[in-house]
Amino acid sequence: MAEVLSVPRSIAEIYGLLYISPVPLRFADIEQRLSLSKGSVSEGLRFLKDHGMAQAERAKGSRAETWIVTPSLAAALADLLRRRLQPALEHTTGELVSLQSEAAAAGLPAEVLERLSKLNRWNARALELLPLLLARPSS
Amino acid sequence: MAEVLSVPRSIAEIYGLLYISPVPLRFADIEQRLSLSKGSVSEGLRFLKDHGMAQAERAKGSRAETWIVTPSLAAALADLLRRRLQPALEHTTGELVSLQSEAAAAGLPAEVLERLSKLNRWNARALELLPLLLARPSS
DNA sequence: GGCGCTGTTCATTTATTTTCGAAATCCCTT
DNA sequence: AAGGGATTTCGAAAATAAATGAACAGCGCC
Repeated sequence: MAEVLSVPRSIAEIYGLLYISPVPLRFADIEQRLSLSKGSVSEGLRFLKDHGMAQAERAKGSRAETWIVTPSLAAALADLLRRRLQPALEHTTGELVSLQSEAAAAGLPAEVLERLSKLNRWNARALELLPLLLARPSS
Repeated sequence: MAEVLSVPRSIAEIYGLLYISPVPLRFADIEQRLSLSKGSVSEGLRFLKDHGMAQAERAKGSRAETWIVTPSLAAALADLLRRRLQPALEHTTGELVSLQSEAAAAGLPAEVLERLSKLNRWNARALELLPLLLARPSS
């Protein structure tokens, strides 16, 4: 799954380790068991937290945090996908509109214009569909 | 879209050029208009052909081929996704089964075993769903 | 307030991926 | 079947992405 979504290996490993572990893990545990640098662990955990795939608890009596994975993997993956797709689609919408008028002004062949407007419809449709597609929660 | 699916830029450019073009393009046209090397064009076209995103016609009277995009982008993207996801899922299935028995034999905590079997169910379900999800054709 | 333990940032190093280009191959035409 | 363009192959170079590690910052406790 990580591979399909192009998530770096180290982040996938951290997720896997947390997933497998029966108890919450501390920062140092992760660093040690995966032989990763502090930097990688820190960035990896930040990524997982930002995408709702892991969460930290602060143990009382110590500054150290402990980490567990978030219950719903499905929700987390949906979030990841949405964050990647949505900005791209939104950006494209603007580009396409201006491209279309430029193309029309430049007197490009009708076929080109038609294809641009087809692309535009696709884009609008995808943008509408995305929330519906990814909103459906599941365990 | 290319970005989300991690398709190299040059391949995306070739696809875009073919998509926009009102007429079929020759190998040399693509090379020239995108300032790509022969090698890149060759590999890019092979990729697009292999994934059903472009097709070549051989003009009579000359060895030169001309290229156009395949009508259905949706089908092509579905194919691309399926090819990436399916092998991964299938590979994982085997891994998970043996991991499960090893874990049981090693007397790992029940929680670990439970998570492994949960993963296994997910995996099987995804493998079932994939064809359905991607089979629905659309223009 | 200062000390020590935790975690973060970021410039550098390392690894991976992508592109190039020249040589080899293919196959149509003559 | 020889000639010659059209395409493919593949090792090397360039570009990009990821991991490291050392310097820095935050916080709780003495």
